[in-house]
Amino acid sequence: MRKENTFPVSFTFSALFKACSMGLDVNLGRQTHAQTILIGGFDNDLYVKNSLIEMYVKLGFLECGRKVFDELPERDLISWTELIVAYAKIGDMESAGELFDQLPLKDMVAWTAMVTGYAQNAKPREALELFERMQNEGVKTDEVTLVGVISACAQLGAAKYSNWIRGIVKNLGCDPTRCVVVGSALIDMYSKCGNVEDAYKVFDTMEERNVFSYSSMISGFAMHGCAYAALELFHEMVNMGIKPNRVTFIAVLTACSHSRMVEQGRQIFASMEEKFGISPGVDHYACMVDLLGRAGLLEDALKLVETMPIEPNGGVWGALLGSCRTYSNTDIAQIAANHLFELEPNAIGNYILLSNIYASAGRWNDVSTVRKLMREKDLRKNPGCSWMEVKKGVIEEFFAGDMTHPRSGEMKHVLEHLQNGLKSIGYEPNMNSVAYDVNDEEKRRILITHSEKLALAFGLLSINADCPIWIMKNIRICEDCHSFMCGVSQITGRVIIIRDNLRFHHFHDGKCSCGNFW
DNA sequence: GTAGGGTTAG
Repeated sequence: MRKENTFPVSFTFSALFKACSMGLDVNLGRQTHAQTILIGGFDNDLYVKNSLIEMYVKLGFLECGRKVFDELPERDLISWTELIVAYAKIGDMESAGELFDQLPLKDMVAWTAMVTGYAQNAKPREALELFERMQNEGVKTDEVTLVGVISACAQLGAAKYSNWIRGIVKNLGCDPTRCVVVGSALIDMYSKCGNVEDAYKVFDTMEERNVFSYSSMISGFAMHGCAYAALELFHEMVNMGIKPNRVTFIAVLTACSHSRMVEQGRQIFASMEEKFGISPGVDHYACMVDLLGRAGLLEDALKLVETMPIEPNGGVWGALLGSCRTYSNTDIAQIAANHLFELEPNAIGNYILLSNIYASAGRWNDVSTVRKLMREKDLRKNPGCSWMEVKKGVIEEFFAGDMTHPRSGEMKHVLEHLQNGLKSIGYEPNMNSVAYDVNDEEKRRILITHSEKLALAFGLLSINADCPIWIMKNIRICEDCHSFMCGVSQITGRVIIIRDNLRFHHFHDGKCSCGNFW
């Protein structure tokens, strides 16, 4: 294919393109591209074209790279894969998938690029599906593939998948104690699957640990409410000479936040700049606002937002609004909501939060104003949803208020029975957890059909008595469900583990691992 | 001589 030009000419242009991509100079790159057209004879020169595609992709001009690629009569696997990755990186998995499907001969790297792409774009089911297809087609896998698969399992929080992964890692002959990337991914997976003990086992046996492994483990402890362990690990890492990064600080501050450790959090926040030379970013401020707000120091939190040196974003105001919900503070909620509606006009969650805050204060007029605003913007609430992993690959889903499940008759019976039993130990439905202005009977009906209660009923019907009941859900667990779960763990002797959108609750003997603070 | 990797608040 290089008939018309001698190798050195191709080599020169290729080197020029490389220099442009390293120097981030797209103008020079374009000029050089034009020159190759002027000189001519490079139409079928894969060597030149591949480096040209690479340059455009690296400089963020994906469509230009794609055009060069499309015009090539013969394309090679490397550019093909490079484009798949580029589409995945900008979140366009549809284009990535189209390219992948057209690829005539797919190798391990191309498959891995797709699996990883799905995992990185919050499509864990697609990632796992593709990985299974990859295996069925007899494609080899290595530890890079596994890292994507492990990350997908972490997102699903599916413990049965995590057992399956353990087998695959072993079969591959990969030793997580020696591979720091696989080890770190496993730590995250076990933590997110509710098994912080196994996460620590991986961490503990690793021969080499870096900032990723430490940050993952600290964040794992934070998720499970083990704030002291998280802080201890943080100090250990510093003593070992491993420099914490921005992510590490988010993990430590989250740990403090979820355990009401205000002073420790303040000290660590101050040390970021003083000791580690990292200036706190907007996310770190969001953590601090969360820390203060969760502890009920709403005025302090507001003051911090108003005096912070960088522009607060939706996350910062959102953390404040969330705390206003916990402490029913409508005044500060209003301030936070006004900013949020400006910054994130279409984020449904903010409207729901504000509406719920008004509802718990009994301000039904304000509730309907917010609801009207939502209707005008045609924002639809995404329903509360819980799911349960019955066996590997089989997931049962439950939606709030939805009684169309084939076993919902039995489930209803179980829930009524539990409710009666709970009365005798002092449980009363918490009407404040219902954000609608309806009568008490209707409130009771709404409460008893919250998705996690439906899942619990299904679990009690179908899971062996000696096994814990695992439930995952998409939104924060409400006060009523929380005390309901505490009570059920007491009267049935069952262990119930719920992963909400943020963290884990382990219910056992009438108590929750979060100490009723979440 | 070129393609695929882990941690992030609400």
